[in-house]
Amino acid sequence: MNEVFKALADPTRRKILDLLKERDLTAGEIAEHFEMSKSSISNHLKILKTAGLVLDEKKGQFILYSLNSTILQDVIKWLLDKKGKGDEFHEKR
Amino acid sequence: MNEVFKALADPTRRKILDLLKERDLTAGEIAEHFEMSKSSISNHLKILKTAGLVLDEKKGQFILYSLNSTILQDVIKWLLDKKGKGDEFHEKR
DNA sequence: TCTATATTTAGAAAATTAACTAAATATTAA
DNA sequence: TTAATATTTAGTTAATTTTCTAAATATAGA
Repeated sequence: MNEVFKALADPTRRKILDLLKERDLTAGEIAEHFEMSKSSISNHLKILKTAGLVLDEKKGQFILYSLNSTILQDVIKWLLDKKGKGDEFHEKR
Repeated sequence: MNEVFKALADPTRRKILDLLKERDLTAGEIAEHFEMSKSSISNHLKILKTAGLVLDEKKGQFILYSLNSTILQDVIKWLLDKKGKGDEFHEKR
């Protein structure tokens, strides 16, 4: 869980999650959204991947990244637990 | 929002939130739970306070800290937004 | 095979963060 | 007012993180 919170602590990485929310993207497409070297973005992607927040899939010469909402849900659970009685939100299905 | 995620990225600070979930505590009581100098804990409390995650109230010679669940809810909202269509969870009241 | 493209890895520099000790501030009680 | 307790602030050091450039790896197409 520590790796997940560390991963979420950087604004570039949170923006990457924002982008992946809309649709799956290759590493290069993600890098196009930032004024930063591709290797820096690659490093951020590695951190997100290690934390389990994104998944990668090789597509020919590209690598396609996607969100892993399972882990996001774990973070939500942690936060809901802190919030107190834990009954202000509940799962729909 | 960046300050909030940064604040959550440290395990000591997350444990402080855990403690405050149970009941309000003075700075000294919080420090007793850690093998770390009081000034280090004081610094962590300042970071949590700046992020809005905790509130402090002067009680005589003590300072009582409490959780601010409003901010936790903001984080939950951010995460729910990332999760996708945003309909897997909803607010109860 | 050769070349171009996509991405990651390695290594180093710069910036940020977390910890400590010592000193400062504020409150209570003698 | 003096002494004791609670907490924070200041200044420093060590560790971690972010970024860069250059080099390495892998794939696709001529």
